[in-house]
Amino acid sequence: MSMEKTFDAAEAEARIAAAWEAAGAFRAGAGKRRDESFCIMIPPPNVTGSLHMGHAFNNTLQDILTRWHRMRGFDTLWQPGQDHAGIATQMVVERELAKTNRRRTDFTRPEFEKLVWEQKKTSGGTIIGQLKRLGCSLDWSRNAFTMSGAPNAPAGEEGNFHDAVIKVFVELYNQGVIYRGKRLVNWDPHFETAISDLEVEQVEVDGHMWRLRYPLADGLTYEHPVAFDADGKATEFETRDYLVVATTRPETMLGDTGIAVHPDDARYKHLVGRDAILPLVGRRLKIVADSYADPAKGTGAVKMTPAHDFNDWAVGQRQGLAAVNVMTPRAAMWLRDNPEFAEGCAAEGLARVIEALDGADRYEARDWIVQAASDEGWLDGIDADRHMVPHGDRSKVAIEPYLTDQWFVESEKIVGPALDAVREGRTKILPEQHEKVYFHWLENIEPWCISRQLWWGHQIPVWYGPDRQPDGQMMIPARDVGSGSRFCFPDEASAIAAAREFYGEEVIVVQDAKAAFELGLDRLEGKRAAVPIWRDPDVLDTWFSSGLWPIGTLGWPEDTPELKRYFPTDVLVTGFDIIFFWVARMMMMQLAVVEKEPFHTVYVHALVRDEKGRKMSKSLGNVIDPMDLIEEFGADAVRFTLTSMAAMGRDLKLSKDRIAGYRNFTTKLWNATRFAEMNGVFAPDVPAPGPLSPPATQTANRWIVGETARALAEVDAALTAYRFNDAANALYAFVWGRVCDWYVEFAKPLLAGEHGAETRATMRWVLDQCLILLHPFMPYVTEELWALTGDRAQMLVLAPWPEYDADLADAAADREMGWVIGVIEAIRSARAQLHVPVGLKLPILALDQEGPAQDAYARNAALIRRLARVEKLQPATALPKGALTIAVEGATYALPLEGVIDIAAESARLAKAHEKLEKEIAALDGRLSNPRFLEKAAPDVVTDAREQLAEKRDEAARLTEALGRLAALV
RNA sequence: GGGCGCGUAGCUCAGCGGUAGAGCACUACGUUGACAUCGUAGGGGUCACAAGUUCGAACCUUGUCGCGCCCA
Repeated sequence: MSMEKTFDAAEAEARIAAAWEAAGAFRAGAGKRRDESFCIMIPPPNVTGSLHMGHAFNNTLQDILTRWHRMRGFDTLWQPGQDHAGIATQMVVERELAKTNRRRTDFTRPEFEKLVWEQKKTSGGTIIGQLKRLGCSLDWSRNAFTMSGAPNAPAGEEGNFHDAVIKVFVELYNQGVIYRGKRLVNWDPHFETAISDLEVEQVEVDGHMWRLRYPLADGLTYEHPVAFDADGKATEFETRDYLVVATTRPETMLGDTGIAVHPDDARYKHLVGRDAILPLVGRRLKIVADSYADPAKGTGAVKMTPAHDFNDWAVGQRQGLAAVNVMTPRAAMWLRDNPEFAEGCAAEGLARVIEALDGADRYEARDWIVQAASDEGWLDGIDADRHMVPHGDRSKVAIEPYLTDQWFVESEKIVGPALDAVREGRTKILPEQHEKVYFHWLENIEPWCISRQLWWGHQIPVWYGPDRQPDGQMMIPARDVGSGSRFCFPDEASAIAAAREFYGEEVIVVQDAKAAFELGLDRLEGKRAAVPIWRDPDVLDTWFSSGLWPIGTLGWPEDTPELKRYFPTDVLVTGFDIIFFWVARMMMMQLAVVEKEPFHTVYVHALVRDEKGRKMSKSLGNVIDPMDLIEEFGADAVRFTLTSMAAMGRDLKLSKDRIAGYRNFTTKLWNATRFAEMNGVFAPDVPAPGPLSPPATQTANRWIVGETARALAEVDAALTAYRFNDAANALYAFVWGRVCDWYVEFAKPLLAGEHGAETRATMRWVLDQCLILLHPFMPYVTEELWALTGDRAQMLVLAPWPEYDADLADAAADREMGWVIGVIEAIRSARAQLHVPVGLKLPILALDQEGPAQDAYARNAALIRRLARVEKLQPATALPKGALTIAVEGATYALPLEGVIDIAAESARLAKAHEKLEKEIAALDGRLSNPRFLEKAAPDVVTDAREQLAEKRDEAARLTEALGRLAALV
């Protein structure tokens, strides 16, 4: 065997990944040696998506947990899969179509669905391939999809996720948790669908507040204060025959149906119950008293547009105001053929606004109305106003509060167990501060709008039919699919059967309400007998299906062995941005459906930012593609970087320098192994490492074994607490700082000497442990080295994780090596400061050496000689002329350097060290001479302080002596 | 406006009661047979500010200032 100088990640990664796959190493239960299971569900990425930095981070952490448990022998499953991502995926396909000037509506719904499935086929594998490159050990044989088993799914998309989604909808419908209602929803005019409040982003925009004058009806007036005294009391009034109302959205005024004032507002008391007149169309607006109106804001009078504003809707409900919708689903004005709008309006005004505005875009309508107000004198003024405007998170257009029929989950009914689970600790959210966010949201939960006016998704399993009148006639609603009779069943056949029983007649499924209406006309003429029913065209919110991810991926509602084995799962690793969207809903839904918490721990990680701390975004152009980084530095370096920065609750600022640093770390590990190989450590005569460290007599060997045990304990403790950065940093410090910097150096003299065999065995064992402990973090380089350094029974991915006995740690060896390192560092430091040439080998004299120091030196003389570049130790009684003094615990050594060193410089060096020691001694002494410290501090703290003081005094004394000797020489 | 979090070495961050750490960057020296993707040595911090609790505070409490994020 002859190793290259560095690890070739680009060459090795694909080969190793293929070997893992061929070995079935990621399969559920691979290598299991105990009964406990460990299961993580991947947060399913969008099927058309590609891997971004957040995914890389998220999945690296999951892979570490997964590999760690697998090596520990757990029956491990990391479940992969993708989300069908309703709007996002439909958007991708529609954008594709737009390139050739086609629209979704140029196709039938089944045709369009087929296009989406094709899109899934072409882009669905992208992110899978990327996760594989990152080294993620997901059980790909179980890859799941949130639309698997849907009615029009092509071959190869079998599965039963669809069954799970539909079954849950039907059950919750039957329990009354899901209902249909006419309410204001957030309407996305671009996609022409309702979205949930979570899919709305508030964007601060510079806009205007337009003040409009609405005339009072029936000759009413009121006194408006215009001047005030020092106390703010009105002193002068003017008589007004109009109210001033303010709005940021003048285009909605045509839907105004009232004006609200505060019940205690003296200015307007006499107007409550009377009317104002809506300019342009002359509709009468009822003046109502409602505490929503804030007397201190503007004039205290607020116009009410219940069909186009959430607050106004609530006031309208309380005060009995009509809701008049004046917009189309594309947010254009809808005035013609709108009977609710026309009601109560003057014919002339009506004709004018219909002529000018019907079909106009909302912003054009705004301009026209403001212009009209200005021309006609009812524009009171315009103020600049910075305010929040809700935008669709996908479409980026301003959303409209819009009055439609939608399906809702009455979340309040199922939220209780999800709250209790976290309150009572059955599910833990880490870091803990996120529990507050979780509680706050769930305690104030709103109904969840789950219907979407899309074509891609799980179609709602509800069929509508005519109302049966008492006289036996059928009433078919012409427009509104919401009224009529409903049949909620998992499939069409059951719905037909139920409808047949309900109507007592044959039933036929038609396309939609319109087709049913036409069929109804036929029935009136006695042409056809069958009663028409038609399916709700809407699909379910994507999050409704991904809410069932934990059970759905394991085969529920089938009672599968995997469900029994792995559910409830263990940990969910996810970003904080989907605590509401996904985590809370999974909690609610799993508890509602199978009455178990889906996981015992939720680890919430932070955001990956660019090196300046900015969010990565396409518009800023600062997006780093993790694949580029893997290309440049290797997957191991990228993984280790992310892990070492994964401090809980803190964002990561990613820089390439840092990644390069960890790439160097893989090289370091590689070269330490290469050194070992060159020194016969992996030769056939060296015992293959087992779980126990080989017997060792040399302190250096015993010491590194203890250090290894310590590293294992640190890694285990850190991972148990989800402190990924602590685990990574402990390994970095151990492998580089202990093994490479010291142990390999110590081994150099040992390998050549009489303890060569013992040292080879120890080094072989230690390097093996390094590979094992690093494997969850850096799977590729460790797997490669594992193969290069021995004839292995199995791949590293399935190798057992060590469990050392506590007695591997050797306190005596620890202390001794600490002392040796101290001596070497003191000599090196003194030499460097006095500019002694590095290559010069110096004699070393023991001026004063206590027994333990003498023994320690003797046992490790070869090591010290080599690392400090000194010759054999000679006893001495006097300091020769011109020498360096090395004061350490229990000994004073000298390096004779007559004529080479500057005595003044050496004095200065020793004086500086002495001064520093004196400072520390003063601090320690101060504490120890305080009786209250002795009395109140913990005993071991006091003992520790005493020991430190003694050591420092000893060293200070040696320095004082040395300084005295130097002074005598001058 | 409400909530959460953060201000520690030039930079990025650990540490969260026992008297200050890492990586990177910086300076000097060095190709000694594992590694220059490296080694050795070194410089650098009144731990944002103020008051309090404590034998002892970067750490706990309160307030101030500055900066993020989430929700209105």
